Amino acid sequence: MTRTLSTQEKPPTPRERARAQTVADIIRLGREHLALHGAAALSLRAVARDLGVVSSAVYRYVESRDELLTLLLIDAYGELGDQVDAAVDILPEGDYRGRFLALGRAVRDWALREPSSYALLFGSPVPGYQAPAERTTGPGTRVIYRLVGIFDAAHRAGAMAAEPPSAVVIPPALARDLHAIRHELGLSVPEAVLARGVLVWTSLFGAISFEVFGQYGADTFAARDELFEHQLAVLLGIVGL
Amino acid sequence: MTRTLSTQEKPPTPRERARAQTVADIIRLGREHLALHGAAALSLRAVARDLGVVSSAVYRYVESRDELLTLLLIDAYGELGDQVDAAVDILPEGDYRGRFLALGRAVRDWALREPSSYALLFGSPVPGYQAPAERTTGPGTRVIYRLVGIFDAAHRAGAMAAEPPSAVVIPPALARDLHAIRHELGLSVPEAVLARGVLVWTSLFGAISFEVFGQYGADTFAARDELFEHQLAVLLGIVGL
DNA sequence: CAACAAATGTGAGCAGTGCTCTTGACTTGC
DNA sequence: GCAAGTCAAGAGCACTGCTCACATTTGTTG
Repeated sequence: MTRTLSTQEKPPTPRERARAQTVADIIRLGREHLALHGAAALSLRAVARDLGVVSSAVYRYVESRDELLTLLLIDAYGELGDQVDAAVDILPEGDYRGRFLALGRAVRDWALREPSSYALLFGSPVPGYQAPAERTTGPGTRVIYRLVGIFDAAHRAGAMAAEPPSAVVIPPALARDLHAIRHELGLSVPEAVLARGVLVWTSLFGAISFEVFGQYGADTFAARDELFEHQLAVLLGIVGL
Repeated sequence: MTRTLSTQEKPPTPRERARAQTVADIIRLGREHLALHGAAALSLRAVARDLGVVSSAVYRYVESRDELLTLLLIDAYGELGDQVDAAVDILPEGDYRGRFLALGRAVRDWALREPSSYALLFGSPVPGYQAPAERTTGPGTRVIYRLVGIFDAAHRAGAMAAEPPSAVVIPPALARDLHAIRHELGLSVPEAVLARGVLVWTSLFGAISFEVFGQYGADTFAARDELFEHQLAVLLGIVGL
């Protein structure tokens, strides 16, 4: 199966080709505006100007400004996922620590390179905009699935401490959630480790968000690379890897 | 010293009183709009309508929309700081674990109660708006100062592991930053513990941000209170408390 | 090739935004 | 009582998202 865009596998007509090209141009220009001015300032009229067309014309291709935001959201999730996959895949499957570090660095590098896109994905929600779950959950779960995949593989290989250091009791309600996740994803890691994995996940993005969103202040931390590396190292220890 | 609004300590004239009241009303209405529609959708015209006045009139009291945002920012920082202080202060000074847990819960409770204010403080920056550092760094550092204060007091009292479990080497550049922080705040905690404290700080807000910003998905975690408590417990272990 | 229909671009228009400026009214202090 | 200071009003500019009637282009089909 190569493509499942439509029921019939007709080759695209010239019209369809031109239309797809225009939509691609709109997304490209939207990304530029997003990078320059941020998500909440994204203007369909400005995109139309750059496209050399009157503002109402873009509505032929994009339903609304929110629709364009959704397209940019999916685009950004895809790019982040690709970056993470590329960074992880160059390391051998058994190098669990290396793969975790590569994942963390890939996310941070991308976030620092595309702060507006990162803000769109992981920052405050854009007012009046609700991402359609049916179109964004798929691309939006690539990084976390990759992360738990690394943890699970490490656990299966016996490279991970079966019980986390200094065990913390997990209340039943939380255990139920974790059990459901384990079951749904077919994981073998015990729930206590999975819980730590969730903390590592949120902590990773917390550290990156602080840096991208300027919470560290202007000059408190000069050695940000080293700080992040240290944080990754400690997080490795948390999950027992 | 009660107030240092002006150089002379004259009692406020009726004009000044009325003016201060109007500014307070604008902030109050601004907070309502912020809570309802988010920061980027904050409209001075809408506030003016609610105030029963024409839009240009509010410019007599507030320089610009960004100025109003700054006022709301300071207001929110103050409210968060008060909540944290109140939650921490009811516990005895020597209950370091309890104080840490109280701080974390207070931040989370406030964030869930005022998600738009939380987003204004810790989410993506509002496009085109740059918070004036000279007015916001003071209120914005209350929580982290309180947090390191708890850690430092615990260390001074010998209630904290002097060396964190499973030591991670700290590179020189990062050590310099940490040393400067220690010196500036007059802390006694060793740099390795301070570094972990920074991770705990970012991880705490990472966990809260994920919850407030909806990164967990709709129904993956039903037991969010328990999840957060678990995260707090693990974070306690990270810093050796 | 010509004709037709679908797809696409145009420009006006509505309601909203931040912000500025002039004008007139009002309050305060002398 | 009057001048000075203060304030609200309203018009106006440039921008936004979005809709709609109309014109033009374009691909397909008779």
